Parts: sequence; structure tokens; C-alpha cells
Amino acid sequence: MVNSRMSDDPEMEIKIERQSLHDAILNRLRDMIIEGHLPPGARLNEGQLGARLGVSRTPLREAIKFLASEGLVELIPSRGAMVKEFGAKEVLNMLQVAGALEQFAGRCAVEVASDKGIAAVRAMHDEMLACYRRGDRLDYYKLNQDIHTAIVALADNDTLSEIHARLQTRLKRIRFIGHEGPEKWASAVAEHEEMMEALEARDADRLAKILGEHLTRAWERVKDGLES
Amino acid sequence: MVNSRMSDDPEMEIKIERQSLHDAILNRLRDMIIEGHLPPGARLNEGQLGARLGVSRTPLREAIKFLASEGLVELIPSRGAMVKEFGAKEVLNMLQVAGALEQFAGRCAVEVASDKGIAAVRAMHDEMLACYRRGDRLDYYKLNQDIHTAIVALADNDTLSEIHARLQTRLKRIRFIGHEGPEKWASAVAEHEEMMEALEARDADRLAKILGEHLTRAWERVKDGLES
DNA sequence: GTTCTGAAGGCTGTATACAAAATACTTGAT
DNA sequence: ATCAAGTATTTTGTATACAGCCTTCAGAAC
Repeated sequence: MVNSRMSDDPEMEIKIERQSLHDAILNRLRDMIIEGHLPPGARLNEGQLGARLGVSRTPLREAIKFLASEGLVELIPSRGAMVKEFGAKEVLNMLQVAGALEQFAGRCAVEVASDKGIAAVRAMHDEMLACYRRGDRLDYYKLNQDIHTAIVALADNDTLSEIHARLQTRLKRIRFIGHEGPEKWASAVAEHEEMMEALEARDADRLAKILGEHLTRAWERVKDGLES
Repeated sequence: MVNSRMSDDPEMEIKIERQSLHDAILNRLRDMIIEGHLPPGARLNEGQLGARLGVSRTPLREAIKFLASEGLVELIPSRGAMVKEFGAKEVLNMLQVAGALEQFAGRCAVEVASDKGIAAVRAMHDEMLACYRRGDRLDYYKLNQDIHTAIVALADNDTLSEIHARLQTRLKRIRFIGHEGPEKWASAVAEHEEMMEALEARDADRLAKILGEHLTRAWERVKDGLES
């Protein structure tokens, strides 16, 4: 009965695909939050959302609980769930922790990573450079994230990767806002280049230094676009 | 009738008991897992558990999803949930990440912590020493965890505290097994003493060094009690 | 005796139903 | 007209119902 009318919203619900539905709802919700389709502070109305996704409240609530533990939504007793809002301080904190984690990852990576693994990161880096040159911001941005994730993965530490990924997810939503000017973009690319050199030279100190600076710069790039 | 001031203080929670049932189930499950009442690898039968806790499957499943995102249980599609098992490598990885986080926390703490905050940690440390001297392992252990949590809290970084707490929770279950010999216990106490001195001297490098070593030692203490 | 097959039972995944709480709305009083 | 109080409606929280999948056990064929 719910599916008979899909004229509700401009957003076409392409019917949840046949993967464990559970994960499908989860990914769908995550994307909605990250892309700002569900804005920070918005209450998650279970009835509405369920109708929109074509599922009942039960699996939806389970997904919300999962996201709550992930830190993307906030549970308010007897009052449902809200998309969590991040203030300037919290964003700074997240970037600092992400920086510390990446530094640690970098130090591990230069010790345990295979040459092949490093080469793979270099390949991503080159591809990212291509995006930069042709002004493809979206793909550049995606590859940027992938590179950071890949460097962390080189450390061969699942716990580290998981925690880092969780932080990245939260930060993704923020950086969606961060409009960087052309000159800042150029410096970010330069930092990445230096990062790659340090990684290939397996220079732990230099890599850690760059990674730290890179995250510090990231903060300077986005801090003006935040209230509170 | 009621002389209630509307204290807007968010932390008005009177410890335990009156929790939103949701949190009650959650904490209950967490404790069961940490204390080994639900052993690693055990399947969580929703019917049984629900009957045991006196709740229906619906809120129970929500709590399980929450714990899954926390990393304590593992979801297997169409097959329910299992208590997650941690192999030796995963434990090592968690300890390494915890170490990196505490080092970062320590460096922040010596810069931003108030003297009062540091004094509070010292007080906990002294109390812990008292437990050590009278051989009170259980309270010693609890204070030990609290001290590490407190040091992290001194960094005044909520994200850091949250992530660290999550790791601590997972590790708690492991350390429940770790029987330390008397001589190892003594060295652990000595490390804590040095840690306190570095903190009070606000010596970032020294504190970071000790914290790193402390976690390395922790690994050496528990690694023999792990299979796989 | 072993292995394949199939039916029975149990468990999970999802939907629906119902009660309690919260929000919104209307009505009445100052 | 503003504010308060009470009612109505919406929404959350929990329980129950039901369908589909997985597991297991029994029986038959080799």
C-alpha cells in the first residue's frame, strides 16, 4: 500500500536493492545524512522515513540505532533521533584525532607496507593529480579520501582502519561544505605530493610531519564555514 | 509537592536505575559480554536472551545492532549475531591504537589541562596505590582504567575520549583474562608512578614515551593468554 | 555404514498493533 | 489579546504475529 504512491518527493526512491536490506537501509541513511539530504539537527521521523524507503519502522529503527552508535545521529529518549550537529570545536577535535591516527598509520606503514602496496597508493595519487589538472573536483575529492584510507590500510591494522573510516565518515559531511579556493587546492595537492615522496622513501618522521600538517591545513580550510 | 528546580544541567542523570530501558538492555548486554557471561563466539539467541532479560525481541535487537556498531558483536546475515572473537593480532592492534591515542592525549593534556585536573588524576593514582598495597586487585584494576580514561579526558577532546572509551571496552574483556604475576604488577605500578610525574611536570615527550611503553608492556602481559 | 534427500522445527527478519509519551491545537479565563 | 489548561493528534517505544531461511534430524538409496 505504501509503494503505490511514489509521487511524494522529487527524490526518486529506487526501491532498496536486494542486499541484506539491513545494510541497504543503513547505507541509504548514511548517504542521506552525509549528502545533507537530512540536514544536521533534523528529526528523523520514523513513519515518514519508513514510507519513503519502503520499509516498516522495525528495520529502520535498527539502522538508526546502528548509526547512533556510529555517532552520526543522536538519540533523545522518548523523542526519537536527530541528525547530529557538529560544532567548530568538535570538528577541530575530529580532525586532530584523525591526524594523530594517520601519523601513527604512516609510521607503521613505512615499516610494514609492501612496495606493491605503496605503488598502488602512488597510482591513486597520479590519478588524483589528473583530476586536479582537469578541474574535476568531485573525483579529486573522492580519490583524496581513498588515498588517506589506503595509507591507513598500509599499516595493516584493522582496528585502526575501522576507527579511521568512522571518523572519515563524520568528516565527509563537513567537508561537503568546505569550498576551497584554487590556491588552497594547489597547496593541498603539493602536500599530497610531498606525502607520497616521504612514503616512497619510507621516511617515517617526514611522513608523520606532513600528515600532521595536512590535517592542520584541512582545519584552516573549513573552519570559516562553520558556525557555533 | 515538588520543589523541583528546572536544572538545565545535561548531566543530571543519577547514575543508574532510571534508564530508558534501551540503555538498560545495552549496558546489561555489554556487561554480560565483558564479564564473559556470554563467551566469545556464542550465538545470541534472541528468544532466549529476551526471556532472560524480560523484554521482547524488538528492543533487544536494537541493542544488539548498537553493540554491533560498537564492535562487540558480529552480525551474520540471516543468522543472527555472535559475540565477536578477538585473535592475538587484533588485540595487539587494539593496544597499539590505544597507545597512539593515549600518547596524543598526553601531549594535549600537558598543554591544556588545568592543575586541578591533574591533581584529580594524582588523587586517583594515590588511591590506586592504596589498592595495590592491600592487594585489592579488582579495585586496582578499575582505578587503573579510570586513570587512563581521566588522562584522555584531560586533553579536552570529546571525540578522542569517545574513541578511547570504545577501545577500552573491547579491551576490558581481554584483560579480564590477563592474570599478571606479582612482579609484573609491581612494574606496572612503577610505570604509573613515572607517568604521573611526567604529567605533573607537563613533560610531553616523557609522558608520551611512558604511555607508549605502558601499552607495549600490557601486550606482553596478556599475549600468552591468547590463542589463535 | 555412509551419504544424499526431504520434511519438521527453530530462529531470524519484517510488518503490524497497541500503549504511553510528547507535541500541537483548541478553548476558556484573565 | 495573551496566556493557561485541557484535549486531540502525532510519534515513539514495546510487544506480538507471520513469513522465509537455516538447521537438524530422520529415512532411504547406494
